Amino acid sequence: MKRDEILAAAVGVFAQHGFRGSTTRRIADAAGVNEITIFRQFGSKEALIREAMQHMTQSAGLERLPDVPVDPERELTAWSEAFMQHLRLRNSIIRKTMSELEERPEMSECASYVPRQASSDLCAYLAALKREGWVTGKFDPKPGAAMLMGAIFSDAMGRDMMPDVFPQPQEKAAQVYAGLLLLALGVETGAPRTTHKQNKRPKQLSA
Amino acid sequence: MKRDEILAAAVGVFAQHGFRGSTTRRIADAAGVNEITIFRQFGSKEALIREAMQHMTQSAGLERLPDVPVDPERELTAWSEAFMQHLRLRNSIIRKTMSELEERPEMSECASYVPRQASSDLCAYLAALKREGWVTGKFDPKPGAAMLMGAIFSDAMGRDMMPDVFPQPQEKAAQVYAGLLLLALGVETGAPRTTHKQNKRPKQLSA
DNA sequence: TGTGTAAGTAAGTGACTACTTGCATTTTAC
DNA sequence: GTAAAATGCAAGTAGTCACTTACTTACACA
Repeated sequence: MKRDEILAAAVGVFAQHGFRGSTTRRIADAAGVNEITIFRQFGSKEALIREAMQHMTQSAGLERLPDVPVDPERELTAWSEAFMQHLRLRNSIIRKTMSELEERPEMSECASYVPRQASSDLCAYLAALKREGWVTGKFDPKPGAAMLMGAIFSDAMGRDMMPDVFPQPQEKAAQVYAGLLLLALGVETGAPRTTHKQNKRPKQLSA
Repeated sequence: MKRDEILAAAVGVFAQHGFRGSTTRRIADAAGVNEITIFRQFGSKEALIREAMQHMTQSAGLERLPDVPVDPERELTAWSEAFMQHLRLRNSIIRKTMSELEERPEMSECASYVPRQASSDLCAYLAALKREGWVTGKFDPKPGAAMLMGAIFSDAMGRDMMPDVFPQPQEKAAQVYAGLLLLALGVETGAPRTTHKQNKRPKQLSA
């Protein structure tokens, strides 16, 4: 069964050319398959693309943040790096999907699944940071999460286009963004910038 | 001369449908013009789209930040709001352009003009903040600028799609992002979250 | 040996695409 | 008022698109 090869090819061609540019001929060639096989297997180009996108989304798998923060800088940096790499590896297809969303709203669920999950995970972590006494003062996790995710997303989408407006080197960018957020929240980092340690330590060191 | 009407129509149709979806017939209909007039005026669809994009880019006009910071929170908030509104008003066409950039690299200059200018302006402002003594400790303006711009960009692009992952209300979002950056840099805001006023005041209050 | 299934080949359909040609009509400039 | 420029109309060209029909090949399994 060439189904899976066709699905994989469809994802690749869509990432390169978008919906309108993903001709059935191109997909068939990329899959090493006769064009007709596509129609026999999927019925129509639209159905194929839809199934290909869902297939891709489901095989995602995102790094999770711990329920109880132990080392915020390390944990948030690791998560940010993983999230950024996830986005960077898929930046072509993400750009295409975002661009076609107005014309094909049925892709909306596919498109928003990963960022939604990442957002709620990050929000929960920031809330835990507060709950466990890492951050003083009142603060709302959502803007912080939006800020970090926004920075990571923009970096992953825009660095190819304008490498000079993003922090160098690329490998340190996620860490830098995470560090700035922690600074904004007043969480002590490994290399503290302020000299007054005012944070309560967490109630428990191991979860 | 219907040139300008055709250019405006081309921008609108491109924003809705992208390059491949911008058929000459659609543009002609949107402009209230015979399809042939397009070819007589611009020669080809490609030339028309190119000229339309340049025409749009040149008529931009971005809010500038002051050379010498006086009221960082107010100034940065105003700039962030203006930048966000600029992006939000154009989010369809930005999405399309980013998506087509790999297939049509000649649009690259058009696409990166505004963000490049915004980035260098913001970097200069953050450097001035440091120079004028608003922010203590060593810090690099570029990551901060990338973080704020990234948050604003992502908000402007993604809020339609997933309103619930961004801070509410929409009107306060830019202010919130600007505030978080100032917090990260350790610049005192109007409603200070930390109790110790450690910043040197600026050398001059009026520029 | 026979049957069902997945795949291929060849040819074609109707709709749409960018773009052209020839000629008539309107608008603008002086 | 008239010439020139801009625009419109009708028709058509060559190419591409998604998708179809009719028939053939390869192979698994019973």
